[in-house]
Amino acid sequence: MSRAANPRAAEQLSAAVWDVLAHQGLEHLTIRAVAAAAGCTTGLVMHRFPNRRALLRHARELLHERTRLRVEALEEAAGSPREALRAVLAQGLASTEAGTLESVVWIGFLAATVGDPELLELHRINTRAWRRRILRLVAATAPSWSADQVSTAALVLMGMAEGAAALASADPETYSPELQEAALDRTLTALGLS
Amino acid sequence: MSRAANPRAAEQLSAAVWDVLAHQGLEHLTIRAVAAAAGCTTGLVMHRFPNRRALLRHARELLHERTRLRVEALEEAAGSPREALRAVLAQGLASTEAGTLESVVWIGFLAATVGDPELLELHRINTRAWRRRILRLVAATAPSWSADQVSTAALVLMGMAEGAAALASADPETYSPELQEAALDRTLTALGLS
DNA sequence: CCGTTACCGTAACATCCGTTACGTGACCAT
DNA sequence: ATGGTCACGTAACGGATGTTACGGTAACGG
Repeated sequence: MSRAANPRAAEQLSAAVWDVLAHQGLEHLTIRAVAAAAGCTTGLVMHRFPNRRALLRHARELLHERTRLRVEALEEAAGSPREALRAVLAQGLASTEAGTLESVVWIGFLAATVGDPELLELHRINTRAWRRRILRLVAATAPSWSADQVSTAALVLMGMAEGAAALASADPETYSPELQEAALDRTLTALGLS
Repeated sequence: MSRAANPRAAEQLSAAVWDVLAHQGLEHLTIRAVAAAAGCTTGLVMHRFPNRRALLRHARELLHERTRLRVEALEEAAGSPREALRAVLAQGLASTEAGTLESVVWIGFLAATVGDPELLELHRINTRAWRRRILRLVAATAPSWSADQVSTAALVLMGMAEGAAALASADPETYSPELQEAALDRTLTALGLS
């Protein structure tokens, strides 16, 4: 019938988007830069996606899906809701090279939501799903808590993890991996979740 | 001698940078957009700053200075280190319209540090000064704590405040002002700082 | 009142951007 | 083998961008 397409092209282009976002920043996230990072030309990019924003949206969705899968595996491997909560939050820290890069990418996508309603909607949908996971794990770890207590503790944990990752990704010398993990453990202990 | 210059031009241009960053995003932060927001032309912008990045740096420094002054006033008005700590952290939340916009601007500038070493250096210097303030207030509130305990608690508080503000600024319906303040108070109480 | 100064606007420049049009050659069905 | 078809590269286009050059004119000293 026709020439066979590369089935992983969209995936590789998304990885290229993450790479450019992490190493060059949102301001240099151009079609040409993405194509260069993916080792192809702008022709392929525009053949797979109708426009630049659709490329960003696909890369955003795929990143959300990847972290969701990783987190589900962590949760499944954990022996208890308490252990799952800790593992799920720890994977979002900038305590590894990969975690640092992912945090930079996260900030880039968040900055890109300003002025892009569809990207903002994607952020909200996926972050709300993430929040429901934390709510569920907190409620399972502290069954006696009220809904308000669970909700408040979840925001403390989510905010602390995302905030510490953002701070550490921009200044890894000041916020070592050990310090970040200590802060997470301190938060969990102080809240009575460890 | 010569025609008098507008002494507040640099200040007004910085405010225009914040405005564009908050309402249009980093991707649309162009010289022309800033000039339009400031009600002038690109000629004035380039007359006051040698290039675009110098404009961004000045706007960044001025924003840091403004928040520093505001925070110093809050600290002075507070009756105790404990009250000062709470007030200083609360002003960074996205619990008001102004706080939400400032959080969006903060994220925009953070995303702009990728690939701009001078902007990154500015971020580090000023965020480290901010951290020293929190360290001092935590140490004053809990004099018996070790340096490690103070350092860990400071990261918990900074991360929680910045992270909650980032989350809330992108989804204010999910994270109400009351929820954010409750999360801050819960963190302070859980750590034994209230 | 007037000449000088430089603030600021206007307009152009080269470059880069997203997007489109078209060519080509690899692969599949026949 | 071979013809057709689509994946992908090449290259161009209009528009936007950062930056530069230049002109007018408001404001100050005299």
